[in-house]
Amino acid sequence: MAVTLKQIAEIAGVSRGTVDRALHDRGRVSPEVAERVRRIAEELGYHPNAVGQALARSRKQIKIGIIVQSAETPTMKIVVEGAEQAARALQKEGVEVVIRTMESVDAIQEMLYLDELMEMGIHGLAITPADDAIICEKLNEIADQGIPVVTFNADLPQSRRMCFVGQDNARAGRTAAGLMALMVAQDGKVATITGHLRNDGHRMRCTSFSEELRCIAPGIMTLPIQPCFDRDDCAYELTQHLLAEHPDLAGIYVAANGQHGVCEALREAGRDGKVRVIAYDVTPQNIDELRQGTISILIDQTAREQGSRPLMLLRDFILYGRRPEHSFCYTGITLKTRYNL
Amino acid sequence: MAVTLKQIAEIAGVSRGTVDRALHDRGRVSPEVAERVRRIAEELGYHPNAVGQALARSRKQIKIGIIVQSAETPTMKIVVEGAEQAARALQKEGVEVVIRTMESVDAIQEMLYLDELMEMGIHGLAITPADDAIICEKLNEIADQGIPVVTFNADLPQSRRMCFVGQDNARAGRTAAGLMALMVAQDGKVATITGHLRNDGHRMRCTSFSEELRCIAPGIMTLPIQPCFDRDDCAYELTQHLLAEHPDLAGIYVAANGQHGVCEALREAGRDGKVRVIAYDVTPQNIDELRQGTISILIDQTAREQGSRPLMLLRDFILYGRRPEHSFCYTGITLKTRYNL
DNA sequence: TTGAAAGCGCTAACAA
DNA sequence: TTGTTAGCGCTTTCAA
Repeated sequence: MAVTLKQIAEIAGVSRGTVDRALHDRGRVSPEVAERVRRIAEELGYHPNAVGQALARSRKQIKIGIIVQSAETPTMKIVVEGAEQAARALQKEGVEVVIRTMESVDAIQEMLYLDELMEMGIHGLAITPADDAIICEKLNEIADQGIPVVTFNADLPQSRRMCFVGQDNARAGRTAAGLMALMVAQDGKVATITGHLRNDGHRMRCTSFSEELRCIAPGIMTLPIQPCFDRDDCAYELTQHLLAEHPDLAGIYVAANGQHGVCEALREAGRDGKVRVIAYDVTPQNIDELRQGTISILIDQTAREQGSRPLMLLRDFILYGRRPEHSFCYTGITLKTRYNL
Repeated sequence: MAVTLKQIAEIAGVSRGTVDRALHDRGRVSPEVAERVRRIAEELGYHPNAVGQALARSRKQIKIGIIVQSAETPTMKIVVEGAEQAARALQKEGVEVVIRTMESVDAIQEMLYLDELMEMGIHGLAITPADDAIICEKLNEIADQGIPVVTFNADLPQSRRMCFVGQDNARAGRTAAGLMALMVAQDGKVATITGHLRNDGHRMRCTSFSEELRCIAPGIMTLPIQPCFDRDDCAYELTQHLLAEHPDLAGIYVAANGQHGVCEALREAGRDGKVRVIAYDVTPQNIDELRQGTISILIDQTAREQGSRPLMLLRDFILYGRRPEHSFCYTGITLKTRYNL
């Protein structure tokens, strides 16, 4: 049996309450007693029993708020699902989760939601922040009130958030480069289509991809990066032009959305399955493309985890006082073919 | 706040003990009362609070035994690590885990350990079973005493084990085929090196690989499957011969151990990085090969999970009465390149 | 067949 | 500064 508070209390000749206060620095304990208790706990190898802690703390009803942007996109839908799933699990632990979703990326709307949640008296906040100074300001204000803030999917690194949960885009880009190098000939041509040139995540994925590819396969010719603004119609046209100009195109790296336009153009040209396509995220439509063989490999950002993890981190902090080890909590980079979905 | 036993008891006008007995079919409750209680619980959407359950049950000290074969191999070492990690976590919940490892695959030794563990009074058993009738017999005997048995890494499907935790080798083989088809030209030559021809897992990985490859890339020429008995020296020679006979060899699928012999031969012939190599499991040495670029892609069977998951499943069953949904619990098929380790 | 009560390990309000 | 106590939700023993 593991060591308990009670045992320590008996050995130290004090009450359990005192031990609890001493070990958790809750004050109201004389330094000498605190020191003695801590020493005994150390010697006995005491670890608080998480189940007991959880049960005791379940008394106070805690509330966590979560705000999700662009919730209608396929990927963010999965993020929301992950959040809902976590919310159900947390409910059984007595933690209430309030979800607010918005269709667009709108700092004003987001501010309104932030105010609403704060008024509801949340004990923690998870958010996909708009890249805007007023949001950053607001998050700092919230953090300063002692309410932990976790950003996810998108980050605001200069804010006083507790941590960020999301993908390491640079690493994802390099991973894509490694795969592309494995799949196309050493003198092949590879095109890159991205979403927005000034989106931080998209840019990171593209530059890392290009740099790494140049480094490991200098013979491969990389065509200029082209943005499709996350639109399939635009990506479709871009791909048509690419195929016309470069009939020997060997691979396409789609760093953001637009992959379906790319696939459509490839099919029309009868080049699907020939041109290697690397795209992002396991969404229902992407799964179809994978099954058809038009997309070769998907890099997944484990969207579900991006929805659930922030809530769990907040719960751990609020309920158990556990602070995340790093301020960046990168979710895995998972590779999917049609065979290991 | 979620519905509690107490609330149901109040509404039903009975005690908490009675509600508990009624809802969990522990007997000693009149049918009418039981029925009424169940109805109320149903209406209120009652879900037992897992934290409360765990705390209450933590009173009885439970013990789980785990037996690991071939524990010295790189992969099984990771499995053992996973088990040890889980054991530490379980210890904090008051669950004791007894680990027994053996170097070889030895049914007699395994029997001895089984007897030892049974005498220690274990409440659950996890085991990598030797493929032997007496082990099967013994496991059935244990299962019939009401002690749940989980096989992992290797299975004994005809036994009355509760479930198996491990990789879906057929799927892994198909995944490898899909990747190989993406990496080598449509008229390339691919070789398969396996461990033992009569090892169930190895065979499954190979046949699925060949079948799938023939199906999706009929132009690819597959050379006959050759066993290396999991030995690097043997695999080294096989590879040398392969390279001599087929200077244009495009890919090698290594379905079991021996990959380092393969890599060595490739390096000597200056074909490393040219010939695509798919191998199994994220072990330290494999990571090196991946980094060097000699192995192209690793298929991981998430060995760590194979060590921890069985213990968690047993804990869930013993402590919470949760039975696994399926009798096969496949761990993921994870793809690793040097970039997403 | 049922109820009462103790107890799992911990927290926190209150009293001293 | 310290101790006492109630209670989180559930299981289980003992009496009735």
